[in-house]
Amino acid sequence: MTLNTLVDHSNCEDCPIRHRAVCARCDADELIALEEIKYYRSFEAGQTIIWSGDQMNFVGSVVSGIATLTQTMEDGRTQMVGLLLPSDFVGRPGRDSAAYDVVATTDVVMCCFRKKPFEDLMNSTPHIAQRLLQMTLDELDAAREWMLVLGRKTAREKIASLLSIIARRDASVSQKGLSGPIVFDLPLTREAMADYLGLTLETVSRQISALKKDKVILLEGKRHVTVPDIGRLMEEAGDDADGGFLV
Amino acid sequence: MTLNTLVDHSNCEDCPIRHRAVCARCDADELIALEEIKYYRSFEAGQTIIWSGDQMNFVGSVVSGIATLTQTMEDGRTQMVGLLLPSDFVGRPGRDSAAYDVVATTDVVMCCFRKKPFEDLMNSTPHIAQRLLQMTLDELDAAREWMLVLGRKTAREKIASLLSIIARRDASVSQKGLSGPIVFDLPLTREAMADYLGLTLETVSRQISALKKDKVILLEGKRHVTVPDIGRLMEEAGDDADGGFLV
DNA sequence: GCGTCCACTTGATCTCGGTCAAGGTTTTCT
DNA sequence: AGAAAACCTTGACCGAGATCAAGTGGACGC
Repeated sequence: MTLNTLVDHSNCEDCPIRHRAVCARCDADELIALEEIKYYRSFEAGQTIIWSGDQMNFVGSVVSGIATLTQTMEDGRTQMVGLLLPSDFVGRPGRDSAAYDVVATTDVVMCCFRKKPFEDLMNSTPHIAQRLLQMTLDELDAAREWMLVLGRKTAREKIASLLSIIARRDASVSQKGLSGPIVFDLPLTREAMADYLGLTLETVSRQISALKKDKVILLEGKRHVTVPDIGRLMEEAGDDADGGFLV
Repeated sequence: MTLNTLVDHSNCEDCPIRHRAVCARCDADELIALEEIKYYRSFEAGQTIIWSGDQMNFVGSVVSGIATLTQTMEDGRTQMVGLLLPSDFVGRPGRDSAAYDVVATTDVVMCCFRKKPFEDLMNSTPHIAQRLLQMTLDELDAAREWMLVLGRKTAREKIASLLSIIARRDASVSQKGLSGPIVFDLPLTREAMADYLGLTLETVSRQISALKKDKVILLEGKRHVTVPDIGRLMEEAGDDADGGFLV
């Protein structure tokens, strides 16, 4: 999903995570050029990194922590439209103002590039534009997959979809594969999950309890999840057990 | 929204509509290069242009007619994830198989480019990749705006959102501006609207009737719509009357 | 002209998820 | 340690929208 796991780093061992998102092939010159214009920023959990509508004078990628993209209506209804995990890219070359709030869910460190030099670099380095195009297309696919979740799935399917995405993302990061049980900690509160899924936090809580009762997931405490059978979870999500391996 | 109206053609008078989507600045060489690898395809209303999962050996843009991108679950639930109007781009450089069904809603003519030559051209012509990046970012914004519609808006607000998008798109095409009444024909059946909005066709019908009763829209027949006051319609959509002028 | 089909409308009823409310548990602060 | 604040769970009730069903109206073929 928005989790940008499709980026292929197979021939990318030397590439520091902070550049993965924008380095196409670990080309030394590009890395050096990026290195020269980068700087770091830290944010505390709960802090808003960028307000919707604000001037945005940098782009960058998440080094550590989790941030969310959210849209808010005047009456306070909010919808999360993206989840940013380490290596995900934030920002929009060619546009000045932010379209959504970016909020740090945990403590976050970002590796930033001032927008103007980054755009110059992009213009002189075709790899980078092509890289960003691929990443953006991936995010577009993820957003559209999420439209199906929001528009047509039941509450239970929505929760199962979210858990399945986090579980698979987690399994791929920890290199454990999808055959055994997957264990992870939920990076989101019930309320944040609700905002992502277009539900209320009560419904999220009830459906998590139901999945637990039905042994689709195991819960220790409130956040520590074990998925004994990812196939079962994906069935619950209404996904074809094969289709989702793209993500 | 997915309607790719943000493309700036202000300095683009000579640019045939079939190339608008991919020509960055009407650069003559690019146009000629594109001209050499293009071909046309026609589709009848109702025909599926591309099946999800199929090999996709071309990219292209819509010349005339309307097509939709839809995702379908095994049990038949469907969600439209994009609406393709003339000049919109279809396809995914760098990926082989289609992620969704593309269906012709009306008769459609597409201007296609075989994928390989197009990718070669893109690699040798930085403008094109940058152009596509901008377009894709616009579509991503549109998809995310639609996530708010799907996740958080009521049925009435959803209908108003869709009508408001079509009305504004239409007003911008016909150059009439947003001050007077806007008149247009709905390009979608009630069922297609339902698929776009995550509703049933009965609910769509009821809410259209309600908006008509409340004089937010006028209806002649089933498809011919007059919007006397676009501001009023946007209020009904839950949009800030200013925010949406981006689209 | 008449039946058929398709897109649409409207009504009656049901249900999933929202809302309101109360209580529990964990973390944080003093 | 004790108080306060987050965060989470569970219950009772309600309502928006889904579902099921019947009917309308226009387009088209025969």
